[in-house]
Amino acid sequence: MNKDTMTIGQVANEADVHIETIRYYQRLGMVQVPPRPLGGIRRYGEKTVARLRFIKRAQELGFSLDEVRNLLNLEDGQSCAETRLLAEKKLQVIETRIVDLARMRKLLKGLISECEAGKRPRSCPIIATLAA
Amino acid sequence: MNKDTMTIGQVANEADVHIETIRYYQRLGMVQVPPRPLGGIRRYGEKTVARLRFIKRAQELGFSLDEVRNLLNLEDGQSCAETRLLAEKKLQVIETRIVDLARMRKLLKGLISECEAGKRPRSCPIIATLAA
DNA sequence: ATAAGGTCTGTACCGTACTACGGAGTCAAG
DNA sequence: CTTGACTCCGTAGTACGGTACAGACCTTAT
Repeated sequence: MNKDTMTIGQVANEADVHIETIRYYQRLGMVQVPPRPLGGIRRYGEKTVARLRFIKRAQELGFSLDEVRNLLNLEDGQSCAETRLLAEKKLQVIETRIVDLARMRKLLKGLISECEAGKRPRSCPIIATLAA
Repeated sequence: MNKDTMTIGQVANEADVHIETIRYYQRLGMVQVPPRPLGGIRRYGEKTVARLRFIKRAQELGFSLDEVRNLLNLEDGQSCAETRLLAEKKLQVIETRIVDLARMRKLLKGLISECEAGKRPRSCPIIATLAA
């Protein structure tokens, strides 16, 4: 019972990605290319859809395609410890990024409120600060 | 009294950017190209250094080069209101990004702690979640 | 049987922000 | 006056994550 019945277009629809993106991932070796039945059309199963969703979710978590490729390798093997390490490292990166963004936010907020406070300011405080 | 005495290399050093980056900004029209004294070498002043630092700071605040180019135009003109609008829009983007990252962080943290809790888990919860 | 629409393959292109390199010219020190 | 370092200029390449397209082939419905 081979359940591989979907065309690449149907897979794309199910996983909500462009066909070209699937082919791109295939080129990268992240999605396997099923054999082509002699002069026919390749068929795909739910596994491919699942894999694409996996990739998308991981990307949303902030993993680059390269990192996702690592995760997929780990999935195919089963090294939970390694996976956790990857996740922990990514968590660090995300936390740093949040701190940086918070700093930016503070700066921008300060500049904006200064701008609002100033009565007909000679020079824009935002520009002035950047230029300083 | 022309104070333009620095070579491009010295400017690059002062502003802590690569020479090639300066040339790149010049190609983009973000940094002006001083006239070349007949068969000589272009000289730059502090203004160029300041402009490069401006660009760097704005980038650190999350502005793209394109947006920075806008900011520079505003600086050259003096529309404080427009500048503030740009800053406010950027603030919005940054806040959204922070919320997204916080969501990611929560997810990752949950997955990692699940992983730590599980005693010899059959399947890695991180992988399982992504695959689900 | 034929027309419409999907698939296959390969290659080219997009935007962003640089980085590298080759060959010629220029400048400063010894 | 030669050597070495720096500059100029143009073009090409990098990484990332795709997107677009051409021309041939295949499938399905009518």
